[in-house]
Amino acid sequence: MTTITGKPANAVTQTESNILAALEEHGSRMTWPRRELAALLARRTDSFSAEEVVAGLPSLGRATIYRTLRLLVEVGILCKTAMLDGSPRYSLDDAHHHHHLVCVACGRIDEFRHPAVERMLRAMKSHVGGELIGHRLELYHRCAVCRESGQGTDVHMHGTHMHVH
Amino acid sequence: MTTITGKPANAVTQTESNILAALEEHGSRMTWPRRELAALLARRTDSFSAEEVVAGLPSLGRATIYRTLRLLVEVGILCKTAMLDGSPRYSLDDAHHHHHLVCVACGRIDEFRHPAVERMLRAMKSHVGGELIGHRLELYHRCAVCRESGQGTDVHMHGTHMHVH
DNA sequence: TATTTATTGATACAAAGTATTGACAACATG
DNA sequence: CATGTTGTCAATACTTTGTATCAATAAATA
Repeated sequence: MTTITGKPANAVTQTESNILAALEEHGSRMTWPRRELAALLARRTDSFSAEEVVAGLPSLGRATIYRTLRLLVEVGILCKTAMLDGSPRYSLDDAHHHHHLVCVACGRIDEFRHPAVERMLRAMKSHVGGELIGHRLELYHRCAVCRESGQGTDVHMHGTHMHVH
Repeated sequence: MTTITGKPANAVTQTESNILAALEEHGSRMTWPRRELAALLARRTDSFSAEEVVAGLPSLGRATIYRTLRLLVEVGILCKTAMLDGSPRYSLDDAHHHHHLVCVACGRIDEFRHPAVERMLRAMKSHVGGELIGHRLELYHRCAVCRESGQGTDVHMHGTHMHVH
């Protein structure tokens, strides 16, 4: 978990055994496809699409990969986040309450927590009257790397489900 | 525009001529399909899916409806919001900066503004360093009607792109 | 080891669009 | 008013991101 400070935040990583432990704890069986997927995820630090995983593990069936990704979201190993155009991306989850900072140019996803967000959520909860069930908060920006290399200057905000500052 | 006060917020409505005027202003041609769509939208106060519109206007082509919905999002007449499972819904937009309060049971979408949200966004903007491009904020709840009628008690939060309170 | 039950892979299907294309309609110009 | 240009249309095929079904197989367990 990182806090936004102006410096680039760090992406979340996980070890293969952590991932498998989470599945075990959930009561899932330990199978070869799940080991394969855990090994692949442990090697990643960035965000990815489901189809990238499908392409990266050609010996596994499509359905298995989608099922297992969903399972890993359920047990808190993965986050599923929407890009600007609504297309989903997966990234490793640090299992604490957090929100996402998404680079619109390279797709990098960092997690963050910030008191201002928690204050806002508490305020909204009391205003809605205690019946608030959940929320979704994503901040979109161009990360330091993309800013320097000038990438993503052409990304437009209209015609998306987005609100522009 | 409404503010959350514990009382139900009001859904946004639009007149047919307002919708057509927005298209005109954008430089789009005035065609029969667009008039049809504008007339249908002016009759709605709730949220809807693209396929509902397709079913409601069988004389128009699918592609035309999708194109026109996208166009109406671009010109600020419609909002496209994601439900809990990520499926998109459209609702009329009041053209001011706002966020969405989504009922997970009936799909009702209300717009709101609140100082606590704006304060949070200002704080995050300065923390990210002025390079924040946009954001997405949606609050999910069960609306007063669904609470009374007991609908939506079975909605689960895990396995979605959601964060739970 | 035997049995039970979760899991897999193959395949078909579904939702929510996008891309392409030929026809046509709206507008501008001569 | 005739004509040309270009936006828009409907139909269709295709894409992406999955889910449903189901027979075969592999894990856990008794």
